[in-house]
Amino acid sequence: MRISTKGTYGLRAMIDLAIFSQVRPVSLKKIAARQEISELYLEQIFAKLKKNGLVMSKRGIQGGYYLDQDPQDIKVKDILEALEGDLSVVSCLAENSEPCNRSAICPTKVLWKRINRSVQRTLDAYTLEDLIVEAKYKDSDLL
Amino acid sequence: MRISTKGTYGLRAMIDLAIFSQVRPVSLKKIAARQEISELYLEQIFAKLKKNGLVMSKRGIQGGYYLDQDPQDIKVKDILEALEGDLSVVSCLAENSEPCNRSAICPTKVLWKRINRSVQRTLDAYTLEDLIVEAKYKDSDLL
DNA sequence: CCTTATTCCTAGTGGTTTTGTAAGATATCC
DNA sequence: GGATATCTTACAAAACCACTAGGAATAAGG
Repeated sequence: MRISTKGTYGLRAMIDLAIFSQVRPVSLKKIAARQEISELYLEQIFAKLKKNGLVMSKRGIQGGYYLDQDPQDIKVKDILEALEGDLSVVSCLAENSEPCNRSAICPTKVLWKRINRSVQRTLDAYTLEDLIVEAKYKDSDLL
Repeated sequence: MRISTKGTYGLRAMIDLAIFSQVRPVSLKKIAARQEISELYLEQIFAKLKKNGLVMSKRGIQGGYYLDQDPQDIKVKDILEALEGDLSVVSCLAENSEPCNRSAICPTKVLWKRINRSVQRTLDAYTLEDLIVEAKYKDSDLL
């Protein structure tokens, strides 16, 4: 029932990126240092983020990653789904799953659906902008 | 972000047990057949359920498992926590985890806490009795 | 007592996922 | 052309998942 480090690292990295990439692209080396995450691992995470259209990149010297959208237009849900895949708590309710043969009589389905809905609602309600506000509030260096 | 089959099987098995163990203990063989779950795997699941005081057992011939409490007194949350361990979506908010060193400045903690709360609320709201009602409603054999 | 049906207990196991490393190719700026 | 980036693919150790295996202990019925 855990979100993996791909999701948690990726979310923190996106907040970092949103804060620091306003002037120029930010290199993974910088994010890795600030967030204490393996740079090589971040490469894989950002490959997924890019494939899902959540970040843009510029190669070469002075290159790095940056956001193309306003943070308030990026939902936390989009980031986590890009990194974790489907977020259903049970696989039989995932997007691309053939329904199990007990679906019609399954007494637990209603419960799993309700948990899914409440998670989705929370995830939908939060945007990257909300987390930036939280970050600036918590990090005394930025006050 | 998935609940494993230990949790999903175990919950279904508990519903089965609640319905069928009112007269005499129910053997795992019976539950395994009705629920289409490996009997040997169910043994491990019921070992955990018993260790957490959710079921009682009787050995030997005519033995099996049974409930000691009313289904309305057994929360789904208790069953799932017995089988899955801590249900926090991130490990740093789990019961027995030393807090991570970034806790004080972590901008994502507030989000994870909110997801945890909404999951817990749903899990707290459902009792085994609720799922029995659902099972009887869905299974035409019992109507 | 003996057989049989059951729980109980400990290990093992093959497959998948997680959490990274490693090495090199490609692009960009100066 | 050199330095600094992203990009791509492959590999690997460790953990986790979903079981299976083998046997010990217990209880009921004959």
